[in-house]
Amino acid sequence: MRDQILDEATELFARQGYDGTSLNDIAAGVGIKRPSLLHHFPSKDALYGEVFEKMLSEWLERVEDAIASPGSGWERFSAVLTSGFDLFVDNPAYVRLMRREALEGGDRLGIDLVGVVTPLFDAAVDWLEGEMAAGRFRAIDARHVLITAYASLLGYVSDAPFINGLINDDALAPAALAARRSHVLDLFHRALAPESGTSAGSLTSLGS
Amino acid sequence: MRDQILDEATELFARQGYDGTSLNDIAAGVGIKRPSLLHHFPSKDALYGEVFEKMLSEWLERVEDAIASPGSGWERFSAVLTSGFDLFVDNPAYVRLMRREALEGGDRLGIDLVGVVTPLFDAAVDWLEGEMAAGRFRAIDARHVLITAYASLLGYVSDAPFINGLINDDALAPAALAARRSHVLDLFHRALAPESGTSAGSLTSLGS
DNA sequence: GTCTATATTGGGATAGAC
DNA sequence: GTCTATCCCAATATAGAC
Repeated sequence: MRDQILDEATELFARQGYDGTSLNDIAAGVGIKRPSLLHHFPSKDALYGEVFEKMLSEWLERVEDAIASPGSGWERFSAVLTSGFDLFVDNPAYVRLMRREALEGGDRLGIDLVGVVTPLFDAAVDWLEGEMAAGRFRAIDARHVLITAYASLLGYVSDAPFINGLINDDALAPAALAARRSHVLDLFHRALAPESGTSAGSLTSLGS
Repeated sequence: MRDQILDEATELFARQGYDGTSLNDIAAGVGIKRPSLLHHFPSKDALYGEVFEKMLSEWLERVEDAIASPGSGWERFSAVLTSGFDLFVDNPAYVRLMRREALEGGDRLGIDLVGVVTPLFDAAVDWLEGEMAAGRFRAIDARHVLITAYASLLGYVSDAPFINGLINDDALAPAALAARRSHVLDLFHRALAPESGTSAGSLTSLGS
């Protein structure tokens, strides 16, 4: 029951936001009444907190798997980018929850979203700069590359309801997702390719 | 007074969302009580509707100015991109309001956000594809290019509170904004550059 | 674990005085 | 135009029966 409640709450908080979701909505979604729900969680805040912590821990687990992948240069960058995109696509509710938190600065209810993400971000920056120094990537602002990657992939999923209208198609359908993935990979492939003439660090082909 | 209320409402709806903002908050922000506010606007929905329509009309005006700019190829693309970014930066509250609407699909309160944006989007797609056919841009999925540009620029501004924490700096400070602009321009400059060897359509330098 | 009943708060909206 | 007073309703939360 606890897990059912957590799942329903995740879905509704993601779709309607914290203030737009009542405990009645969540309780009704799992077929119980509000007081029964409050038997499992002491308050709405506490429920939201658990939803968010569960999301963070599941994501961190997958991210750590992804960055543990071997390789260097473009091979590794594209693998991590693909894993990140798959992570988003597999959890659209999480993506929208995350987007809502980012909009509010990520310090809701004492959850330090920035504190959790910053170490990963800094490690990625260090790695990128190391690859640039080794000549495998062109010299380019690593922080902005990562922010662009984050925005391009997360934004596509979080705003899918809106993008559906723009492209007059289901943005989260398999074919559309594949197109998106290869587009973003192609973009960064070009952005990171060393200037032509540099022999040591030419990038391999796109792969997928 | 009406304008004061609209400004305050824009700011609070952008920061806290529709459900997270009470008429008390807005009224207090302009120094009156709730019933006085309801003398100017018949309901909360109506107030939000006016906020949103005002935003749309101001944006459309500036966008139409921007796309009226002359030139072709990279010269025009970069000019429009820069104008779009400036538009976002000048109106961070609008950006966050827009992002919230996109999250919910853009069909709140009968406002057809998709219907307003689609013609502009389609026109931009047509133009890009024409430039590709003319050899001034590389052949690349025009829709995805535009979605990436939208996400890269809008996401940077809408998630500024979060990005502040990541880069440990003010993401909306002039220097950071200049860095962001040149990064994104550089990215698209490379993405759109025709394959080397094509003589007719080489891109000019970055400009700014 | 789930429920009914209830306390309490806060928000949207209206009536009517000034 | 602004206010006080009031109505109505929805929401969080608690008490206590089963």
